[in-house]
Amino acid sequence: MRISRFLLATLKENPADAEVISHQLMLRAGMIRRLAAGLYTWLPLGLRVLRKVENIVRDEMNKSGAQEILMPAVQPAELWQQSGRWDQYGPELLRFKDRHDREFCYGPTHEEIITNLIRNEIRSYKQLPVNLYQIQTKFRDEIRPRFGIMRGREFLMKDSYSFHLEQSSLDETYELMYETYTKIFNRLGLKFRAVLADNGNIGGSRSHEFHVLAESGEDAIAYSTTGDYAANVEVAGDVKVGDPSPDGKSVLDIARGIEVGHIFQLGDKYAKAMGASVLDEAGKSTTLIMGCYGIGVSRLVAATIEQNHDKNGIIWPEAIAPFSVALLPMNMHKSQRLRDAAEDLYNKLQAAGIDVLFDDRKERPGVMFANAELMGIPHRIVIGDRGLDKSEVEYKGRLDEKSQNIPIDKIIEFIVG
RNA sequence: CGGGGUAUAGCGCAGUCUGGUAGCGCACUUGGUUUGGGACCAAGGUGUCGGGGGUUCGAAUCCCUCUACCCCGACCA
Repeated sequence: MRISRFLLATLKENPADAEVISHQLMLRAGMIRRLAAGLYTWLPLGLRVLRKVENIVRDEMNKSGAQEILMPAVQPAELWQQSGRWDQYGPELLRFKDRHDREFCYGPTHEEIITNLIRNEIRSYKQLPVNLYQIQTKFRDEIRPRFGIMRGREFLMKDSYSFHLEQSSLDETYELMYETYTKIFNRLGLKFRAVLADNGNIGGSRSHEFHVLAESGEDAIAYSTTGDYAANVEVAGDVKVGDPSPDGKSVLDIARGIEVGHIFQLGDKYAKAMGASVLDEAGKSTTLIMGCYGIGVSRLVAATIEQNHDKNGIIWPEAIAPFSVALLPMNMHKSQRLRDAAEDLYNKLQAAGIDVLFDDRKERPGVMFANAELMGIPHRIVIGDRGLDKSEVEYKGRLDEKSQNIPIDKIIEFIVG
């Protein structure tokens, strides 16, 4: 991509209403723009990151054997009345009527819809277990949206739902999802922790939350300093630093976290209320049991920035960087030789399948450096007349202290390798 | 929903107390000089001063009212 044709929307100054660093940097780097409270437009730079996160989530879900579907965002009230949540959910549920005066809501979650699907489609125990997921925009009319995309009202979520005949099968899928989530957050390069969690108003029995560790996190998590125990303080109760750990190992410490994933065992709550059952081996009708598993895809983008930034801007992990390489020519307008060499390298980088952002503007070097760093591009290639005399370009990783000179015909393998 | 605050150019702000018809920085446009860390000079465009109502000869400024947004608390991926 040439910057001259890219909707670059960087800001020098911090917008006044951005409180946390990820919100500030997402605005300054030109990733998002606010439309109304908790509602954001994803600009090209931001959407590139969001899509990469989404694809990692999708890839690992597929590898786990889950199947992708897409359910309607708009849901009829009747299903919510069947589960009992139409009256329980409260004003967080955005409700409205269509032209025929029928009641609907914009889905904040999809237990009712998936249970309705399964009760119509699944007849036999032989079709179980099944795990279906979608990646979709949700809406929750939060009391107080804040921190930009971190707690928006509209957000992108991966939600999956598994159905089983027996608890042992649910346990297996639950463990599989636990492992899948671990793989996903590892691929994203995040420091995170899985903790015992409260079930909230989704209901059910067993649940774990996955928290990205960050000072700005809205949750407090208590964990054993040497053991495996870790729990949301909501669950751990009235604990403080230094208390003995419930697992008997060492003592508790408390850290702050951003909840980016949550896995639940729901039991038969929805299947029972909505009549989802199959015939078992003995030909007897049996109510299904269910698990559900969520990941805040858009929130992950913000959480990643909370964990990866410096005074110059964002530091994207390679896996989700909007561009892998920033190609910065120094005063290209003054040298045809340099222009030719830069264009040639740009084409070769693209041909090698590298996401490259070519700064073809007539800008001063400092502006190019500052923009590339703000946007958090992992690799920087500076190409100038000085280096061309020796057939070299200058390379610097986003986290490197110093740059190094690399022969121009070796730079691609240097970056790929 | 309770408590606190803000609203003036795309962004950041001053001007409001003490009414006189809107300004600064960044960004943007044009020309020139620059060019290895967010350049400089010159010229230029930019506003329903959040909306409505009122007071006044005159309102960004005073009064009433509505709205939006932000921060602190309870909910959540």
